[in-house]
Amino acid sequence: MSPSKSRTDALMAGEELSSAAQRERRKRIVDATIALASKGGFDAVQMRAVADRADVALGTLYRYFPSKVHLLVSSLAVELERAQEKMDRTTVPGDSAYERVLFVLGRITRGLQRNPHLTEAMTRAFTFADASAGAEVDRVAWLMESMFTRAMSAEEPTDEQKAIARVIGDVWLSNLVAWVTRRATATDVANRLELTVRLLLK
Amino acid sequence: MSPSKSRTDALMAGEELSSAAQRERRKRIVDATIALASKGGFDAVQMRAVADRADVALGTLYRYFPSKVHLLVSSLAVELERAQEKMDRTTVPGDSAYERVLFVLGRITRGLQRNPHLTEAMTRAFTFADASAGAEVDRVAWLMESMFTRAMSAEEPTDEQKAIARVIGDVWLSNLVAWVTRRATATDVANRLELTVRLLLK
DNA sequence: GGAGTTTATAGAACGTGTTCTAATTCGGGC
DNA sequence: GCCCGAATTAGAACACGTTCTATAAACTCC
Repeated sequence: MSPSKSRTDALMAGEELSSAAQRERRKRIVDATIALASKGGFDAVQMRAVADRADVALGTLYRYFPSKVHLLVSSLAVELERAQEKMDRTTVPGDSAYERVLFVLGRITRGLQRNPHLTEAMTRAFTFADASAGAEVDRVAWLMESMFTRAMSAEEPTDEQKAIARVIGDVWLSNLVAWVTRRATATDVANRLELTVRLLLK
Repeated sequence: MSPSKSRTDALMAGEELSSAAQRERRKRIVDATIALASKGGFDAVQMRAVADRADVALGTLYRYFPSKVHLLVSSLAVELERAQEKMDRTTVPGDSAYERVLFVLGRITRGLQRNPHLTEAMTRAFTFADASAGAEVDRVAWLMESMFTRAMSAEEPTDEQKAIARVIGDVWLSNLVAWVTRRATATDVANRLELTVRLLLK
């Protein structure tokens, strides 16, 4: 292996990018990924196309993200962070955990459904990820979980709340995938999520 | 497209295979798939390797299963059917839905965990499936759902029971994937399933 | 500001899923 | 038995993810 392995890992994590130029490159890559995914979904995110659009060489793309799955899951994390920030700037209505979670869920779901191709690309990458992308997948899973625990209560979540959040996350993702693959309509998804949250929180 | 399209679809569905030779071929293909998957997981299920081992030409393989994902999801359906049959031949212990579902869940989960590579191959194919494999995916989803509704009660399941079964299925799959990608241990999986079923059925 | 190291580039090369082609074999109706 | 369309075969060909190579540019430390 190359002696710069640990350095590369830092690049992948998106933290401590040595130079501004590198942060810049990384951003261009993620932007290109999101643009291509928005236009044509998973299949349209072709590594050569991403590299072209981000104006980096193919080899450079691979230095920043060791595979297509890493790239897409990292981009998903970026998107979820954005959504979370936006959510943080609003006050979530509802006076029970049930109502608040449902509000958050509905909002994010509708947000994703506004961009079906992007959603398709990201969810497929996420669920297809193998062990090598474990860190990135864990990060996204954590973002999802904390999104729901925050909606449940302002306090530090209990273990039970975390478990509930995880279950909701699982169901959410699975329904998103069903919608993306046209096995469920948006209405189906909304109904099933409502039912699930009711079973768990009411 | 070829004029034999509808005939091919019938082949894919695995029903009404015109000749015994064709049923035989199809079985060889599925067997080869399962053998290769058991040995080396998703990556080891290479279409040329499957064709070789099943003693059919590559083109024939594609005539029976239009993609690697179709092939693996169909094989998963075959495996689940076997598991279901086996389950039908035992009486499920437990005098509450909670206990019986947990029993079934534990048993299938342990069964799958005994063959990690096969499980990896099938779950990854299942979650990666795109719209074109919708029928196969629905079939597997239905098998999973009915596996759990049967454990819940001997009667025709209510809508609520079906919904619960679906949630359990979602959580089950997601945990299986986490286990397969080494983001969760077998114990984690067992605990989370227990907790989920408790939240839903107790 | 130069030597040495790391990073980036262009592009070839490789592996595997998928498609295509041409030739052969099979199965059912005459 | 013979003909015809469908099924099968062997293998080439193609697409895209990934890896590799050679060269150039950028950074680091003196």
